[in-house]
Amino acid sequence: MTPAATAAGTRDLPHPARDDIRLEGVLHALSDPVRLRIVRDLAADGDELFSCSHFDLPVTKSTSTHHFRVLRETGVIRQTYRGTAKMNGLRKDDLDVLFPGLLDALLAAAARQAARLGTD
Amino acid sequence: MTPAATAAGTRDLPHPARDDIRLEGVLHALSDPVRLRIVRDLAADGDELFSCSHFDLPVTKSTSTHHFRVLRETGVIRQTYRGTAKMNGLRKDDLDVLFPGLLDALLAAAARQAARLGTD
DNA sequence: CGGCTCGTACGATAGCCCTCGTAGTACGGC
DNA sequence: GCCGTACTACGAGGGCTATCGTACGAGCCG
Repeated sequence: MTPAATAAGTRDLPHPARDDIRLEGVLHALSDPVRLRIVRDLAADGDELFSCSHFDLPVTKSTSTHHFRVLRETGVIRQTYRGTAKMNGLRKDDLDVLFPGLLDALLAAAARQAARLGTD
Repeated sequence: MTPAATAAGTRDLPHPARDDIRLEGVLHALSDPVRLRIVRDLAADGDELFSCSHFDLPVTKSTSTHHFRVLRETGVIRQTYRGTAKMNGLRKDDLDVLFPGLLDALLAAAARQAARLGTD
């Protein structure tokens, strides 16, 4: 018996409830370039889900895990297991209810800056 | 002669040029509750300028200075001396050019959360 | 079963950041 | 000239965080 992973196949990950999402936390999560990049990539493909390894990040796997966890714990993304892969999706529905228009404005701002700096 | 403060009366403060303002920096600046509160208060009164001591912040004056400096160095506010007081104003014009709609969305999100949590 | 890939956990390191206290500078008024 | 007010500079403490390496657990595939 494994110590922690209770049942088999479906390990659940802790997500904050929608009402527990805080603006400060979201802004802090998005103030890191790596995490902002992840969110932009997620938003670019609509409601698609992507595994962690799908992203080409300039950090090691350990650090990736850390960033994905920060995004999940602040309520920006939702993570679910699918086999050995972990699928990531934006919590756009919840964020739009809490802060209407904010996510779109942030993504637009990020896109604009990327275009301006040629760092796309 | 004082070592640093060149001329008399008008000490200039270093502000980033508009094109040097970074979205990550702005988000980081606004991810602190004290600084978010400052920005909200500044935005509430339109184009008014306020001295640092005008704000009733839950921190000491040293920490206030620190927060105002962070806001200035990230390009969120503009600071100018007026006598012994330092007047603070939002750089709404520059931010609106760089990131149209972002500031309003952020302020709306902050107001919405404050109303929801009763922390106004 | 044996290995392979995906992701995690843990520890360590280094850097940043929020907070404060104290000491000091700049300006205005008496 | 002198004092009070407004803000700053400096240094220190404590905590968080970004990064990595290594070692490990979970599921798939041959």
